[in-house]
Amino acid sequence: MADALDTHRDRGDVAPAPETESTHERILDVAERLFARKGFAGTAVRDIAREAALTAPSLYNHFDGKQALYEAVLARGVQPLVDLIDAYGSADGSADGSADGSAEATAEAKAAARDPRTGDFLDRIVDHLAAHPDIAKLIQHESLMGGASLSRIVHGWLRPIVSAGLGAMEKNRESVWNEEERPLAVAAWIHVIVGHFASAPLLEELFQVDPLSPEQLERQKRFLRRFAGIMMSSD
Amino acid sequence: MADALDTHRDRGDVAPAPETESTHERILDVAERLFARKGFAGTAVRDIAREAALTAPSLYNHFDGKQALYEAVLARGVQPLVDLIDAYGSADGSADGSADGSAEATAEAKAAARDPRTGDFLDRIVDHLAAHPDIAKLIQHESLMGGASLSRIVHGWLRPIVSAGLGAMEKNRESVWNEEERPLAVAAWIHVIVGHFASAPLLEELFQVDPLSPEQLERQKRFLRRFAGIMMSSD
Amino acid sequence: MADALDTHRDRGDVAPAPETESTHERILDVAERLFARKGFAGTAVRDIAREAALTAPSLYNHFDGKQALYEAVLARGVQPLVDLIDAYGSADGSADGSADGSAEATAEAKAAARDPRTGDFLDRIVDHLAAHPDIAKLIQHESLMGGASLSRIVHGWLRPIVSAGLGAMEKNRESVWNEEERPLAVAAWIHVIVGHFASAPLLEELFQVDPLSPEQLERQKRFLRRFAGIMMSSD
Amino acid sequence: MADALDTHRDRGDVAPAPETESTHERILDVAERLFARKGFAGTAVRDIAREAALTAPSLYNHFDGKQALYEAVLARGVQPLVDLIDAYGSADGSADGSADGSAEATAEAKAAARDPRTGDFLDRIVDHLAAHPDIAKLIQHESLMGGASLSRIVHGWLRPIVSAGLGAMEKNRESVWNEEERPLAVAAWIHVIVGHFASAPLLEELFQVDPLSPEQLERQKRFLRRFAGIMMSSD
DNA sequence: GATGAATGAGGATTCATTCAT
DNA sequence: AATGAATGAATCCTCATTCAT
Repeated sequence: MADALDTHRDRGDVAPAPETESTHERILDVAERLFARKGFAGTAVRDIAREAALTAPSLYNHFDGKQALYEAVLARGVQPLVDLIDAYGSADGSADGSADGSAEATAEAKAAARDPRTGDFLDRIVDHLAAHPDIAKLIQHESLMGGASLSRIVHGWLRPIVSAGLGAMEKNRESVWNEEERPLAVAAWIHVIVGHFASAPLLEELFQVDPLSPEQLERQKRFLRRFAGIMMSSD
Repeated sequence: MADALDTHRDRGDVAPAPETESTHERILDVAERLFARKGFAGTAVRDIAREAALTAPSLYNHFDGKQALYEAVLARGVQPLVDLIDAYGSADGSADGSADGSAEATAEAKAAARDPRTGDFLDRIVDHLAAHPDIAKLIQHESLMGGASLSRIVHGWLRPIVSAGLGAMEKNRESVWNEEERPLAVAAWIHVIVGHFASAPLLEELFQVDPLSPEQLERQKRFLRRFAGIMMSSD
Repeated sequence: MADALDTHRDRGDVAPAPETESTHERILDVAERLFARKGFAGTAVRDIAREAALTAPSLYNHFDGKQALYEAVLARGVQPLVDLIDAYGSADGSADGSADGSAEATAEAKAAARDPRTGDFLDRIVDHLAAHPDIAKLIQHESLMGGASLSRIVHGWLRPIVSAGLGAMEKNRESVWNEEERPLAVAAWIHVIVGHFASAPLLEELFQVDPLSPEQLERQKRFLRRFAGIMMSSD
Repeated sequence: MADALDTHRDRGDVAPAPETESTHERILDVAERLFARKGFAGTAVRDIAREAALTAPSLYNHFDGKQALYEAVLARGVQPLVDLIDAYGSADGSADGSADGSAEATAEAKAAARDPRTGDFLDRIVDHLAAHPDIAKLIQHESLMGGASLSRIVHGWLRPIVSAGLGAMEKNRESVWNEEERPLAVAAWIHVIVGHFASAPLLEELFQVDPLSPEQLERQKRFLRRFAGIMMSSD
């Protein structure tokens, strides 16, 4: 996934400094927004360029094409999530691509489940998605279509989280969920977390409230904490 | 929504009879699959035509264009869900478009919540989505982008269900969810139901199991019944 | 090579009937002319389309792209030459792709060399190139760049002729050319035949006479007959 | 032609000294190779720049554009040939652009024909083309397309040679070629000399031998000497 | 109902070139 | 002398749609 990041060169990354934002970063911002809204096929390179205040050919000085730009957007959005995983799972290889069966929790995952930091961990993920709601949409787009990028997302980010979640459930002998239900419970959990951001237009239409407004985000965070409790608690 | 339905003619709808399937229906089937996979913009009319064994111009003998075809696909997929609502909510106007506030449950909804048929009701919705997993994807696409079709889906189908769900929660004074959490709980519920089908590629990559296989669908139905219980029960 | 021919469908081929010329054929004619003049890279699809009296997209209803069109042009131009070979080499396999060494003449080639029809044979080749001077240019373009098409030209058309030529020389024990010179003599012969048509602009500039005018073509045919005599005769 | 030469600066020309090769010369070398292979239109300035280890804009510090670079390449390649002419035809104006009819040999040309140095003269031309096989290809490209550069090549270099050749034939009353054949014989001669280098890819495909290898070049030189003898000798 | 041919609009991308640094 | 960024023009090609047959 790291390779997908540096489509052209390193990004400063440390101090975004919005007003001095580099063209490179500006393109990524615009592309993230448009790809999230209209999907890959529905987004015209020229539109990205226009909103980034340059012409389409100029964009090719920064990215090697539409696909490369898309992947750079995805990488930039997902990388922090991967980093979160790495930060918590330091010194263990739980994030590797080894095909651990769905119901099998690795030792590291079990450890993570017992880890009191798990709460913070989830909070940060939600915070990141809240701060970058468009990447939830990007993930949804990928989830709908399947593809190489989805594979990277799953292996780099979701699988470790899932392992942790499954581990936490398995350790808890009085969990509400039996063995066959646990993966579905984890999946449900993912749907709820991602769905709030990805399906924002639907929720807005449904409840006539902007789900991404600060108040609603606060509510959702409170809700998710309780929801997590219910999902993982014993009966 | 009715107008979106009869793009050209009545649908047989009752007995698909695959071998005698009309060209009209065949086009809808192919279009549903492709629109679900690649979205509206990512699907070429010519591809739909080819997979339906005709040429693109011929397709225009059956539908008035790409947009009309898309809406016909959406209508055909969503209509049975609307019908389900109508069947349960007969003789009352709970399915109309009146903007009842999100936290306000109509009297009818309360009644529906108490209705022991509610369990069957949910089962049938899940059954329909299971039988037509592509329409879950279509709904997700709409949810991501917003738009007129989404509006119709929300008002014609989701809102009545949501009203019923909210009503059920409200009636239950010991519900786990307080007033501000209830809409979010309902939303979570939607995410879980739709997500299982819409994000099938992600789940398959994650758990290495086809979420749409008969066994997995059965599991999911069992899971959803328990999940519904938890979500709506008292603490 | 045959596969390169039917880029889309069979060509009537028998009666060109210039005034009733099909669009397909008209495109090929224009493309042949432009590709010959400016090469593949220097020719714009839009220019071909314009001169064929349609728009560029329409051209794609007849050919699968610029490359396919180019190959169709080449195939149409070279095929008659291959057919000539086949007609003379009927019932023998001298035209196959077997890698006979440069100095080795097959039995068939020797026979062909003795064949009094060889003179006619050459005449017809010259006649064809005279009638379609552009394909000589196309062959030159290919000769300059190398590539898959060149390979087909060489194996389908040139090699059999070369084998025949080498055979004729080898049979003639008093040939002016010794064994090491023979391939070069054959090559020279090719250069002279093709060059007259391919380098027409140069010759015109040089001699202030149009090499493709009827009189000049007649002269060239007389010259080539004498040239062939000299090249293949004994000292 | 002189104007085309000094596109920017003098050329060292005498001792290429590959390791100390100037950027200017390095660009010319790369451009010569690429233009020869893919023609003017098929060669991208950026590709030339890349292979010369700089960026496209930097190239503009050395040449005034693609066209100017092309002409500089052509000039550098053809100039030595012109110089050869000048050296042999010193003090006469046979190289001027006056349109002497094709069959008319100037007095100077006659003189040149009798000149015993003519053999050396041809040898040097072949040597130059052998040393710079790419310029034969460039000449071929020009011959195919016609154009201003071709005109310069013809008038500056070919015409004098041709005049000499025609003169030699005319003087020789027993020449194999009658008056109408002589220009064609000269043309044939040009095709043979240039063709060996320009059509190298074709010859390689045909004979499975690299025509530019030292041994093959030696053979070709021996062959050309005999060929010249035959072409210009009496019967 | 079906289709081949045609097309305007638009899509991604390449290219030669300029310019500030 | 070199380059990163920018761009207008042009490239090949796709797409949804129309229409005569």
